[in-house]
Amino acid sequence: MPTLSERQKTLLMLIIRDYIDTAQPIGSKRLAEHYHINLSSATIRNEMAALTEMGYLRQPHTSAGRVPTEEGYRYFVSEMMHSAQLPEAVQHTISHQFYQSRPELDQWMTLAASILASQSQGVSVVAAPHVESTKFKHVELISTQGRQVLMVLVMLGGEVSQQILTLAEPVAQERLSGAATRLNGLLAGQTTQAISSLTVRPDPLDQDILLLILQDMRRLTEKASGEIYTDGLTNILGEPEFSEVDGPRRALKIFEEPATLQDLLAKTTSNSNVGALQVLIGGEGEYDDLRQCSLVIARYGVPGMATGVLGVLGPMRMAYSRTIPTVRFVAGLLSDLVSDNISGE
Amino acid sequence: MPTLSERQKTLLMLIIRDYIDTAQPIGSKRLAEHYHINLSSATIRNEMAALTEMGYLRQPHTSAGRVPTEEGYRYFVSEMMHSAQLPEAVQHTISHQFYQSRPELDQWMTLAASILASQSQGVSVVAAPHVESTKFKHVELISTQGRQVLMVLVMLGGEVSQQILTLAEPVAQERLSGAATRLNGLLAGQTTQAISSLTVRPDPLDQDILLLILQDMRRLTEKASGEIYTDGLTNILGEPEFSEVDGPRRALKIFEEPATLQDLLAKTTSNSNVGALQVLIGGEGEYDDLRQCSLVIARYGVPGMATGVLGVLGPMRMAYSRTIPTVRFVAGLLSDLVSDNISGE
DNA sequence: AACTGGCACTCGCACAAACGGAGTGCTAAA
DNA sequence: TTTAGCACTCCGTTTGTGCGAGTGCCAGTT
Repeated sequence: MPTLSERQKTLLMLIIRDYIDTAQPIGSKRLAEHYHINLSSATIRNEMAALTEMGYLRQPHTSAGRVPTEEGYRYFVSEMMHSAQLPEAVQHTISHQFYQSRPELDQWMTLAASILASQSQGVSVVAAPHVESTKFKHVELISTQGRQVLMVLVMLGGEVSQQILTLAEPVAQERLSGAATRLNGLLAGQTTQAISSLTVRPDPLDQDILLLILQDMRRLTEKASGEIYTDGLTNILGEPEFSEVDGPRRALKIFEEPATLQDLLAKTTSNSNVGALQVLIGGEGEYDDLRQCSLVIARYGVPGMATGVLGVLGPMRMAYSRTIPTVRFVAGLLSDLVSDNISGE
Repeated sequence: MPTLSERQKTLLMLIIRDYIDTAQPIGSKRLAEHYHINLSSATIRNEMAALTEMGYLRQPHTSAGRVPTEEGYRYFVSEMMHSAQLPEAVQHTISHQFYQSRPELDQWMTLAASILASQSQGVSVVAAPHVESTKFKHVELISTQGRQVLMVLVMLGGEVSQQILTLAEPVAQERLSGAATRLNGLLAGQTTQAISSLTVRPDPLDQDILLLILQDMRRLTEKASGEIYTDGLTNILGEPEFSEVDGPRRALKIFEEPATLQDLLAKTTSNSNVGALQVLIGGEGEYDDLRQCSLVIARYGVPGMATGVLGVLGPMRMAYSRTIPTVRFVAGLLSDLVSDNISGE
């Protein structure tokens, strides 16, 4: 791609900013009048023609104003990426909300989703941190009825997994407690790998439970990502580009298929570092249902330990200058929270 | 309201059924031709005029066909309420899915929401059963880091509540375990009321924990309803009456405000019995955002023990003949599941 | 008395034609 | 290199027209 002159760059940025605001094709005259550039509309027209030639702009019809192409948005985003900053006041408000909430994961996730959605006016997605390596801390077995047993498994990081087991035959609570106590002693602090090579003797029940524990621990680490929290679904319904019926349906249906969504989140950020921020514009050719959308997405957490993904989906014409710093800031905040929680032990 | 002749009734039912199918105003001619009633269009016109006079039908414009009014829908629903039946095959499929799923509450809720949405082509809402009276079964205290302690509380019905406590000072795991053991012995099978009058001696910690347990148990029973599961949000976007931008937004935004939704569910079914089924048409004047919608809703569970609410939201022109029996059937199914789960002890 | 056929009338909707405006590209002059 | 001017394009809106579906009513039939 050819390089832009300073003037072209200014113009391009201006056009895109204006288009993001107004959702209307931008014409040369309007540009010359509205912003006090010392250029006539004719000159601007020439530059616009050049920018169109280079693929950054596009004309919906022969005689309409210009509209950014995906390429244009990419340029815009890469230019403003570093400069965009969230106002201090907003940062404080957000931090405050987090430190005031109850210190529980689902509270944080819900809050993060809510903040992202309201700040960006888009649809937010927050995937709970996915544990990459986990260590056993504690197991509890509680007989509920007949052959059913409630198993509560606590990991060192503080994750809790509960599951109802159905045993082959009823087992008394005392025997369950015994097994739990023995296993707790034996497994404390062990990784999945270490546990998988163990064999337990005294009671055959112990070995059964051990396998179930392993299975649960594997389930925790194998899932592509944690539970998904979402907010602001109705935000995009108001956007003018989604005034036709089908646009929003296609975009929103992604949120109804958790599998697809997790796949998307996993794929797009699997090779990116925590702290880095990705902007997917127009589905990047890969996701047809997102062709009209953009996705600002970041990985958060502690690499190698527990990381999650969060982001905002909106129309391609989204308020990047607001969304990008917000996503970055919230990701940082969640990283700190996750890190605090893990480092506790 | 005046009573309808047999012929008027037949006609009204036919018109509404047809309108539900086609979403088009129904004219006398079309009616006379399509269905083989032995009546001329003129006669039908007279009857239609009468039905319009009585408030069951409405003309969008002077010279368009007739469209049902809310009153019309109410009549329609009350007439077909008892007769509507879900095909046996569908019943079996649904039961099968439930008994094949993992026996856990959130699985059931998700499944119920999914089934309701797909069967009715509307938006489903399932509120997890709200425990009306609960008995203590087991508590577990696990120190996580510093002053933070994970408390896992298990109720007799099998509900589990976990919470992170922050104590005034760090407490060793042994002391926590001691407290847990003592409390388990003391509180087993007790109701909230019974527990609230107890005092515990040996370790002051015990009393602190006791209060936290109480608080948690109260929280469980005081919430208006359980967590809310939803599915099929995108279903109503396709409906022709929501082709304008604002309709679906207003309806869907209800789902973004859990508080409002819980309120709605609680209010509308608080005085209704389990097994009974309510149909709210056009928001019943109360809910402005639902003016274009209908809500088929039922309470399920075991009265006095644990009940929840589930329902389907759709356009006023919804497929009642499909939705009503489905809601009724799924409510019955969930009632059985809840009942099995509770009666276990 | 109830039903039907016929008729005049009313609108909404779809389609076409006309218009205005915003914007463009190009050229020639500063 | 920039600018002013001009001819042209094409969209969106408005206006006009005809069609069709539907209605209400009345007079005639069963």
